[in-house]
Amino acid sequence: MPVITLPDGSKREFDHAVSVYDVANDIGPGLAKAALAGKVNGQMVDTSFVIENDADLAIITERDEDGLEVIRHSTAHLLAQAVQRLFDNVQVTIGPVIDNGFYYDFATEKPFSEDDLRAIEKEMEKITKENLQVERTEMGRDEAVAFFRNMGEEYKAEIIESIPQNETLSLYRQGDFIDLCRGPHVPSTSKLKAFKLMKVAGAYWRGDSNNAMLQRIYGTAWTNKKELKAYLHRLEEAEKRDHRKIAKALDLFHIQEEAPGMIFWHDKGWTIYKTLEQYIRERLKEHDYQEVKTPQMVDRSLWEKSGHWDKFGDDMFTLKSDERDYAIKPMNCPCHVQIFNVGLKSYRDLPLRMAEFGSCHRNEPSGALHGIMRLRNFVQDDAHIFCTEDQIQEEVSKFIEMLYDVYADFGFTDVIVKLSTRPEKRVGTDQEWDKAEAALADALKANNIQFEYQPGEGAFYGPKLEFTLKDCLERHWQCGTIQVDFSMPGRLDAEYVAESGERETPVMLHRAILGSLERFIGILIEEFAGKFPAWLAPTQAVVMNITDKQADFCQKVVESLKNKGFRVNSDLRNEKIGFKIREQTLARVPFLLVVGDREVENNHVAVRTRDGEDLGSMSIEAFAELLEAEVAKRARKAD
RNA sequence: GCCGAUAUAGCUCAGCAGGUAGAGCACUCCCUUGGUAAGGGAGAGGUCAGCAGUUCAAAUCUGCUUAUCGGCACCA
Repeated sequence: MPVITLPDGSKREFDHAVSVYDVANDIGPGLAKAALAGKVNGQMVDTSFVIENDADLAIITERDEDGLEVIRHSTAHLLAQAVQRLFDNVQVTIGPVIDNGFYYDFATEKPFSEDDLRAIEKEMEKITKENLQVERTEMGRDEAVAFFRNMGEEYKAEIIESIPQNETLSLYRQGDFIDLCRGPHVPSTSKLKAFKLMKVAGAYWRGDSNNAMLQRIYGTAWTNKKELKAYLHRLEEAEKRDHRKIAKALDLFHIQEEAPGMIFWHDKGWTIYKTLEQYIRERLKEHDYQEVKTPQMVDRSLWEKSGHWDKFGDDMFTLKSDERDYAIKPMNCPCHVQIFNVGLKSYRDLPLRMAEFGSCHRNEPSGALHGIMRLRNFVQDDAHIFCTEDQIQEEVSKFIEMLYDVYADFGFTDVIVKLSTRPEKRVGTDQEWDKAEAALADALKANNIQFEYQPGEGAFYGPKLEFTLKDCLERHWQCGTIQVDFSMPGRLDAEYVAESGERETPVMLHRAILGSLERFIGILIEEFAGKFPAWLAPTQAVVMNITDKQADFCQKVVESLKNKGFRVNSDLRNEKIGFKIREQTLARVPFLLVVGDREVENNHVAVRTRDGEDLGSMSIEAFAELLEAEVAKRARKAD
């Protein structure tokens, strides 16, 4: 007879097999009503699941993270049911849970419209009111294939066919709708109380662009209306931080039709860019990198030798001139090898670290372009480290330290790290791959960094680490990277004289910290919502007069701060001080210096921050010190 | 590249059962010299993304092209 152990350690004994619902009801009818699912010995199950033997049990309600997941999954089914009720000739495919919600892919001739979405939503509401019981049944694989094929659900049948034959499949039925699903699901459609369909999009069947394109409906689901509303509000707020909107508002850069995927940097944006570049340059010096500059376009033959012509030919911008074929460089590595190859290198020269702010052009697919995050022309803070195999781990470790130190200066602490390992098609021996993958993993472990593996996702020439940051809508963007390359040095004839006197081929590490300066600035804009720290702010302070009388003094203040190396402007317009404060605050200038008769008399400025904090009246020297200290902090978060 | 949506003044947007364009902000000029998030008045500004087509008539309807946005695929 089962003894049920609850999460608080208390035990309940039953003299017969009991369902999760029964146990919940035994604890209290309120809990039974709230129960969405159960967790039996760590396994998620339906409330109807029958426990026959002693077990640990947690009743899952909407208060549990797992409960929310069940709600989202069930809402995906609800969506599919509503679609099948409203539309003919639509096949269901898959509908998984994602961050904040779910999606469901449908095969249909006619795409869904915005109006369809609202109608589907209405039907979903209706189904929840019908309070349909959600029932689980089981079926053998072949039976299930026949079942769905008979219903005209070819995609479902295809999914089931790819499942091993001996497995028993679970199906969930709610009223007129039935779907293949692992579960668990909420016991009844009435448990789904707060959801919204967000958008429609195309998506390839099984994520393969050779397959048919399906119609994907994205939705969000929460435990109650208040949570839903809060989420929608968060989304709205996040959208205000969109780097494209802020860049326009702050006059940082623009893109226009004649140069898709390329940036026209305006003075203010370029100021940020230059500050970033200068900062990285200083860090490179500290870490013993050389800085070089290589040609923007190079003869076809070099790209053929490096292998890029073959692999990425279509994605390179090429041109013909004087009967020669050139490619505008899509990357800097082959050029760096050319520099390495000038003069004879010794093992004593290794590791040799060669950096370049390399402007690259890649003819990215039109659909891939995204604001300043994904461009056709971008500048990498690129570097290549030529070293021996034995030096890989130490170099990787040093790089990781450097990268985290740089990211900390920008206030980034939430970095997603992935290690991509050997793909099927690759160069190099298994021993080399073993060693390189281990070197990357060990370097991460030595630095105490959490990471996940991406098996088979490495480049053909070697494994790589990716350091990913998130934008305002939590989209992931790879920024930093370090990649081991067994291939290119050999292809391009790089060699050095080893201790033995023999010529050997060095290993090459490709690495970038920011990734592309453009993308990194995009991330920064969204991270700070345009309120750049004084270090990066295009204008660090603006001096404004109250009446014309103080104009000369303001000019003097600006002059003196500029001489100290600060980026300072004046606002001497014939406007009220309140108006100027408002405008400069909206322009996100960190410090607003107000000058009236009182300040002129004392040789002071009245300092106010863009957040409305009054720092009081102070001498120009005192303000300069304050600003200096603020700049020195960069964007580091207080420890 | 694929699916869908969008493109009107410098910006944000309205106008769209076809009848030669409108608001707010910004801009220019005038008044105002005002102490910490919008002082008042006047004026100027658009071949409605481009190219075709339908029509007596197209910002509005249709097609194509380009770009952008949301996804998918891609990302050396």
